[in-house]
Amino acid sequence: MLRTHTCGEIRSSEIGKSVELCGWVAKSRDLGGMTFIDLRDRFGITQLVFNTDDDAALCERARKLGREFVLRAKGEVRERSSKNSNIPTGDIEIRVLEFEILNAAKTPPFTIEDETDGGDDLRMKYRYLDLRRNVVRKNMELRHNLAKEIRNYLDQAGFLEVETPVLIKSTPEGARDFVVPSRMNPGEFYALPQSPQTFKQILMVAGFDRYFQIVKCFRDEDLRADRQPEFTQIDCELSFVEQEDILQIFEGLVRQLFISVKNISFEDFPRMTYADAMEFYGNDKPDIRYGMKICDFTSATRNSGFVVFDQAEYVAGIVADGCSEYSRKQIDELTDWVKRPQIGAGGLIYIRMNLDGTVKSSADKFFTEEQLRAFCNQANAKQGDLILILAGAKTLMQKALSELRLEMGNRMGLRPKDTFAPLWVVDFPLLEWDEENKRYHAMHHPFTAPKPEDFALLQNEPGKVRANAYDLVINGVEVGGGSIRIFDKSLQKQMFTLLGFSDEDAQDQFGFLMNAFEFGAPPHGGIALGFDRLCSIFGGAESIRDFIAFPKNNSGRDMMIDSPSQINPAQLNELQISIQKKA
RNA sequence: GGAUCGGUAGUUCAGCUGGUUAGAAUGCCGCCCUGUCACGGCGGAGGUCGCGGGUUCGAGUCCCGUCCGGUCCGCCA
Repeated sequence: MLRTHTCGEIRSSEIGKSVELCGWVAKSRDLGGMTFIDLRDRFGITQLVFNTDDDAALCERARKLGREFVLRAKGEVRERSSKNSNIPTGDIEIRVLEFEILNAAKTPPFTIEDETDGGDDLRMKYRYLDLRRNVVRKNMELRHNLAKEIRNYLDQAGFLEVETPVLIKSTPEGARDFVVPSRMNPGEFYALPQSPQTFKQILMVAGFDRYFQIVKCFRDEDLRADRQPEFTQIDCELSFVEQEDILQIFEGLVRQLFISVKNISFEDFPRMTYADAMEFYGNDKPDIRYGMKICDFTSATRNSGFVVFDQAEYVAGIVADGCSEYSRKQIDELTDWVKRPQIGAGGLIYIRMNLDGTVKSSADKFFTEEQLRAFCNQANAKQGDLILILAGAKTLMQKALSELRLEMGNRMGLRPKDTFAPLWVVDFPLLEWDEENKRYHAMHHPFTAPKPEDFALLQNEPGKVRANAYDLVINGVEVGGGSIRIFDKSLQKQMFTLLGFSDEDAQDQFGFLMNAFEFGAPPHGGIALGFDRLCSIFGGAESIRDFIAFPKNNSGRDMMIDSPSQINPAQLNELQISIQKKA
């Protein structure tokens, strides 16, 4: 060992001892006659001190050390004459007797500090320097701790961790696949898994009973702050269970994580049907840290003579508590906000419940004061509140109100990052109508079982069939989702037909699964939790990038290694692949 | 595929309605400084204003195109 201690562990009990430390020069303070150096490693910072009175030559060498030089220093632990209560090692310092530079370093392009001056792209290009920063390193430690707790919990609950293959088979359903050419099978391709879905179901047929895996999944779709092309799921599947069992077990897991990692305990997680979530939050992943539910004014505003309302399929609003004092400028700004193409509302109508008891609305002309008060009553608005109303096509306005609700929540400080509100959303529809392709899509995936009580609707009203599918939502983030699966070959076949698969296509793509179902498939179901998102929620961040050691940027590029990149012609040739020039 | 914001010193940014030598902070280099921990003081170096074209007597600033980055919509079973 090149060291006797790490830079984070020496306390005043070690005073007088001789120690050896290794680390990076975080900072040096040269006072002329003496020089202080903050030596940093993953575990902390220890102050090294050099004094011309002790050893002028050594001190002279020390003052020439640059930031991020790698040092090995030998010295004596001393009590500081002026202590620093901000760091755990602040009571002591090392009087250095000798040191060696293990490696010199160029000046880093940004400061290695909690509040760095580096922009995102620089931080990504020099990720190894970024990872030296406390904040990022702590995120990785959080990730480690969560993974450890998850393995522990699931192990205790009888789950077996099994690895499934990464080189699998492309399927057209769902997201685009990343594809890998096969040299030994020219013209043929593997696909990287979007999830180990079919394998985990087959593990149930194999009798493994309870499976889990913390596993990379891949989707070739456009990125977001909370979406990466490769991401990690906590993938789970259980046999001989019903929906309720799965909700209980994974509620238990999340509850355990909150207790052990954040010391927060929860009562039973609330549950909400998909239909209610859409009706009251305009969204299938509501943030229930605050109320501000959507209030439907459609029937109440019919035949008012106000064209905007009368012609709208849907008129609804939210109540912003205590916002009646919003200025004209603020309202105008909100109006512009909802009219942006990303939100797509035509405009914004308001009703103020003024503190002096009067009511004022931008639709005063069309409604009596009595009517306006009736709206306020319906929405449970009180004096001092502001009602914001949108009108238009129902699905579009639900989405717009959902966005407006989140925006108001942010502006009103109702979404503090150290408050957590988990929620189960249940009873998702089995299918979703795809207007573009004029066919149904599986809302969750094609292996999801319909609710038995809705079987009768499958033939004639498939759009109304509900599934035994559920999402776990925390603070408005979809953290995970799962379902009870189909385990009967004929029902699975019927499902593929409903989704527009020919028998041949279904057999070609999923024959192995349906074949497996003929050999004694147990009833089963499962769930997958997005591990990166879970980490970001626990870490109180919106973006998952700082919880991934080496993330990709918005365009799917790794800025550090500069991938993806071209491959050389010999490689292409070996794969029998030619690149078409863009027209 | 679309919307939108940004690209000026190593870095983070300022630079107004176009106008003479493009600024600040921090970092870097040098000198001074014996208890600092955001050390302090003095001095210095450092920029083809992303790239290409255009308008103009004159462009960091206006216009068009393009590249790069951020956020969002579509997409993400």
